[in-house]
Amino acid sequence: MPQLSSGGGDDQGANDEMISFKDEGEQDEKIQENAFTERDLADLKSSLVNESETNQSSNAAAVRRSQQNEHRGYQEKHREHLDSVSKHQDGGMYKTAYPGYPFLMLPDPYIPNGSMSPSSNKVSVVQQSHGMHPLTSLLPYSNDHFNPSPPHLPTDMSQKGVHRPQSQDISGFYSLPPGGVGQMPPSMGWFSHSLMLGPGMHPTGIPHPAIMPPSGKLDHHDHYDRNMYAKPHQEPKREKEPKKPVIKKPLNAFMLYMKEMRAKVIAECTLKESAAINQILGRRWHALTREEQAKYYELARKERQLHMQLYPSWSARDNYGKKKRRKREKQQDSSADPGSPKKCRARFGLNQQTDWCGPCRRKKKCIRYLQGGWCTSPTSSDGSAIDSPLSPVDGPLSLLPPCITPCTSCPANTHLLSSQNPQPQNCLSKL
DNA sequence: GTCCCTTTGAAGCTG
DNA sequence: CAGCTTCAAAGGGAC
Repeated sequence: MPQLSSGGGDDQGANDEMISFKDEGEQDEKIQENAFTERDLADLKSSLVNESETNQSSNAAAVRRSQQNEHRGYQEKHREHLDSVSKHQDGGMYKTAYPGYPFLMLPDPYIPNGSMSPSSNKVSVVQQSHGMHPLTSLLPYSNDHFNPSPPHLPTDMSQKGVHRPQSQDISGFYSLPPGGVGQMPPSMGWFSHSLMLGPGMHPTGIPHPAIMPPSGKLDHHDHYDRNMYAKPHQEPKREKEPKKPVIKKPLNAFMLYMKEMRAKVIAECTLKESAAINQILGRRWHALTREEQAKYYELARKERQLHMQLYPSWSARDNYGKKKRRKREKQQDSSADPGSPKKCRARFGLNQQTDWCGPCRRKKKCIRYLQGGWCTSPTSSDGSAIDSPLSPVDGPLSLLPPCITPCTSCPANTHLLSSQNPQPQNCLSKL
C-alpha cells in the first residue's frame, strides 16, 4: 500500500491533497457548477467523515448480525454450492460465479450495474438466499470458462504452470481474522452494507466481471450483457476455437472507492458526467482519513490476490497497449484512405501547450495533429507554443467553445474558463 | 459506434 | 531504476 506508507506515517493528509491537485484552481471552479464550492467542499469533507462514521455505526450492527447469521450455515452450504456450481458449468460458459473467495466482501466490481453505493437504487439489497454465504454471491471472479478446473482448489492451482506467485492460503496473505474465509475483518465490516449484490442477481448466474466476452470490446463502454451469457445459443460457438476471453485488471483502491461512492455523489450534486464526478471523488478520496482509505487498500489488495489466484497466468500485460494498437490500426486505415479524412474534433484553442493540438485541445489525439498539421491555421516558426487561432473572446457567443471549466460568474454556467481565460471577457456576467 | 474526459493506483514499458 | 504510459470504472458529450 504505497499511499499508506509513503506518507511516512505522519499526518500529511493535507499536504498529500495539495500535491495531488495539479490544477486546483481550475478544478475548483468546475466543481462549483454543482454547489461544490470550496466552502461546500470543506463542509463536504467534514460531512464525509461524519457520514462514513454514521454509516458505520448505524449499519454495522445490522450488517454484523446479517453476516453472522448467514455465515453459520455457510461452510456446509458452501460445499453444496460448489456442487451446484459445477453442474452449472455444463450449462453455460458464463453462468457460474466463482465460489472460492467468500472472504472478499465485494460486490461484483465489474458488473456494470453492480454499484456499491448505499444510496444507489441499483444496490444495497442483500440477497443471500439459496443458502449461500453472503459473500459467496459477491464473488467477482468466475474462472469456469477460462480455466477448466475450479481455481479455488489448491491442487488445481498448483497445476497451472505460471509466472505469478500463488498462495494456497489466502488468510496467510491477509491475516484473515479467525472465523474462516467467510468472515470479514472487523475493520471491513462497514463496507458490507453497501457492497451487496444487485437485486435480481442470482448467485450462480454472475458472469465473471473481469472477463470480457471474446467478441467484446475492452473499452469501458463495453457493458457486456449479462443475459447474453445465459443464452444457450452461445454454446455452439465453442466449437470454433474460442478466443481467449479478456480478463480485466483488478480494481485498485480508488476504483473500488469510486464504485461505491459514485451514485452517492451523483445523487448529491446532480452531476452526471463521470469526468466531473471523478474529480469530486478524487477530492473526497483525499479527504478520507488514512484509516478509511486503508479499508479500500485492503479490499484492493484482496482483489488483486483473488485475481491472481483465479488467473495465475494473467498479467496486466495481456491488456496492455490494446487500445493503442487499435487506435494505431485505425489510423493506418484512415491514412490509407485519404478520401475520408477523420473529422477533427476541434474546438477553438484553449491552451498553449506545445504537445497539444491547440485548436483541438486534444492532447496528442487530434488526428490532424498527429498527421503533422493543425486543425486550423496556427503554426509557429520557432516551434514555440502555438496560440489559438481564434480566441474565444473573438467569436460570437454562438461560436464559443464549450465550457471546459464553467464560469461561476455566469448564472447559466454557459461560459468557459481556461488557463488563458481565467476570467473570460465574454463572461455573461460582464456582457 | 467510438473516443474523450477525469480521477487514483497498479503494473508494464522504456531509456 | 526513474519516469512515463496504459488500464481499470463510469457515463455524458462530441463526433
